[in-house]
Amino acid sequence: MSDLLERLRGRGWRMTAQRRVVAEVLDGEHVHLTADEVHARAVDKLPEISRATVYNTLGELVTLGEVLEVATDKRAKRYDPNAHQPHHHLVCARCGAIRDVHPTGNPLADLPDSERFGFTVSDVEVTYRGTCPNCATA
Amino acid sequence: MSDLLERLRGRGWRMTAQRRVVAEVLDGEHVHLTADEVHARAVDKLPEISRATVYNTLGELVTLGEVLEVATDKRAKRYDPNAHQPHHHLVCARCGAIRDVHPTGNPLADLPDSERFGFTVSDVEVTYRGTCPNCATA
DNA sequence: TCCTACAATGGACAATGTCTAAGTCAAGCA
DNA sequence: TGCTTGACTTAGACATTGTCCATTGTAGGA
Repeated sequence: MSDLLERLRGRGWRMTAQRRVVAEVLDGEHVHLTADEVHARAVDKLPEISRATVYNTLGELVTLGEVLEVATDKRAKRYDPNAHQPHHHLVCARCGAIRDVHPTGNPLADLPDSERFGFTVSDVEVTYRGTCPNCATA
Repeated sequence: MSDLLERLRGRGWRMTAQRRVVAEVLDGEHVHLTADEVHARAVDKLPEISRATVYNTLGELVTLGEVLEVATDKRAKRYDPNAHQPHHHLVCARCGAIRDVHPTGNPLADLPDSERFGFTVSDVEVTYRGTCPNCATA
């Protein structure tokens, strides 16, 4: 499962236990974790890892484009390891659960020039909101 | 300009100086302010207004559907007074500027049932990211 | 005008994220 | 293998954003 680690090494990353652990946590389960959750899981594997390191490492992974930052309206940013396949998100307004989804269509094409105000538009992010099955029955 | 105030009164809002000021701030400039910016502007008009009151009032306005919360990836939530006309956002990745935009198409229709995972989907939020003209030249 | 429930206050607290100075160690090299 | 060095990590202070609560104030009806 060291695709990610290989790529990072290839980019000149110095490989440390801490970085390996953070990468493993993200790579392990394809969930959308908050920085704090990543830290908690990292501590399980490497008790002395510090919060700052987790934040630093996540920031670097985002910069390198290996991981996406997702801003739902919850307090904390979440990190999405699935950065290489374009996709969007479906968020439960009740419990905050997130799923990756793949809508048809191309929203970028739906923004006419007249609505671009001179911006160079490079990216779209679509967030569907609703209620997940669990919360619907509760 | 007191459309908003009228509507609120109609809903049984108790009209206080503080609430009026917050409503005025939002109604005044159609920008996307952070809670803190709202507070700063409110203090200009009513120096003794407290932070908690601004947060409470914003929260109520959101609940009433008079104002939208916008979560870009910036640190703080922003508040969008333009809640009655559906629209989406174009955000400058550099400086954080936000513009309202009106794409064609209906992204809700672009999410097939097979991608809904049993969720009841009620809302879509599309965020375009790019570089604004100002930041492009800088 | 007086009452009362609702609203505002301010300050403590919580959650998330950032910074810094000092110590540590991965990796290249002899 | 054993240095050397600069990148990495650490702990904890600090910053920012948001929430809570007990107390005080007040809008609006009787």
